[in-house]
Amino acid sequence: MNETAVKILDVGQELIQTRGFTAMSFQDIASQVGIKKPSVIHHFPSKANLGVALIQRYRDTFASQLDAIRTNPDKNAWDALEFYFSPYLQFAATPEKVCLCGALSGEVTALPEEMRVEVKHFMEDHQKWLETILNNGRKNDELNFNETPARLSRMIFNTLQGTLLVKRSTDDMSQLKDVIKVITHMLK
Amino acid sequence: MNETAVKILDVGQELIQTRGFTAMSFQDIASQVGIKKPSVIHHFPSKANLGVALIQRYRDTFASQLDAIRTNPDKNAWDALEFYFSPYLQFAATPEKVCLCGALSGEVTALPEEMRVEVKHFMEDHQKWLETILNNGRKNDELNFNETPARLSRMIFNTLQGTLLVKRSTDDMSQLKDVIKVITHMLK
DNA sequence: TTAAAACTACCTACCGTATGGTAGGTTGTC
DNA sequence: GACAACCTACCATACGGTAGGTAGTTTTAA
Repeated sequence: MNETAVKILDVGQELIQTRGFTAMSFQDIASQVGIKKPSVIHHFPSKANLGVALIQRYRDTFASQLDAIRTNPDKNAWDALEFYFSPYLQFAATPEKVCLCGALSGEVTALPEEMRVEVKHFMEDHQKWLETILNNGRKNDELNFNETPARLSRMIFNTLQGTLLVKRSTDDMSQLKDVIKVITHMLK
Repeated sequence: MNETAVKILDVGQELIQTRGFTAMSFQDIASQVGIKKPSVIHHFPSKANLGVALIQRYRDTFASQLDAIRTNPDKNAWDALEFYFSPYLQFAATPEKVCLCGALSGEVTALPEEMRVEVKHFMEDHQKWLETILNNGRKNDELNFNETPARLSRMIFNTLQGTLLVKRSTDDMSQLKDVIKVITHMLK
């Protein structure tokens, strides 16, 4: 992958996370990268193509990081959770930015089919990963909770995504920290 | 308010909740109402104007219903919560539909300023209303929880909004029921 | 070794379509 | 005669995407 292509993905991702896929245009990307619109299309021949490339890169990044933690025998459930929460905490510093797939989920009906399946996979990956953490954590007596891991993991994931969504229009950045605190309490 | 104007609001709301504000056009509304585009604009002279009217109507509907419950001495905290959760449960029957203000929050940066303040007020209203329920419920020994009502109410609201967001791309409608069950457990 | 061929990254110019919105007219009703 | 609701026709702008060309680099083969 070429340097310009990477820059296009970076700018495109930032634009989707702040403004949304529909509201983002090839022209916007071109301006910020410093090239002309057709040059962007030269690298990614359609908006759907660009969108899919973006989500796949996002998924891959997460997947490799999460797997590294999960397979590391020195890390326990709390390490894994702390790692998992850290990107969400970072969003507290950028009021208008949300998770890429949260942003896309909000406009999923306006998305090309190829992108929808990618978004869906991202969601499922995350919920499964969290479920595994909860399951193992309880087996090892590190975590303590009553609900089934399946339900609880879905709820935690939804809560984090929802908090990103809501903090955007309330300008209340403390919610992220608070919510993670409450979740942490629920697992003790 | 004229019959056609109401129809325009109805169709517009449905379109925002399923496709989003940016992706919705005057033309879409006109087609579904059965009139021509300029006639829609005759009733609502700009998209921002239509958007504001929509949110205000949505807020008013909720506010009056919620206040009716809150001020009714025959209703306790669990009645209020059940009532509060009911619209969310209805969303389980419409896979692509989310709360109007959740939808708008997802594209808040692409929204005209007048609409942003309305969305913000909606969020604040809901969080405050929930907070009051939690507060009174605990005072009357109906509800039982450890967190502060402010924090917990924000978390519950975010969780519900997040679940709407996520169910959209996962096609897993059972999440809404599950999440509400977990929340209910947290308050016992 | 070197020149033709192929490829890459980028450009200008353009096209069809859709958008929000305007101008101005028609019809029917208080 | 004023007004409301609706219409046709239009406008400027922005969009995703295409056509076709240029300059520079890389590959290939005599």
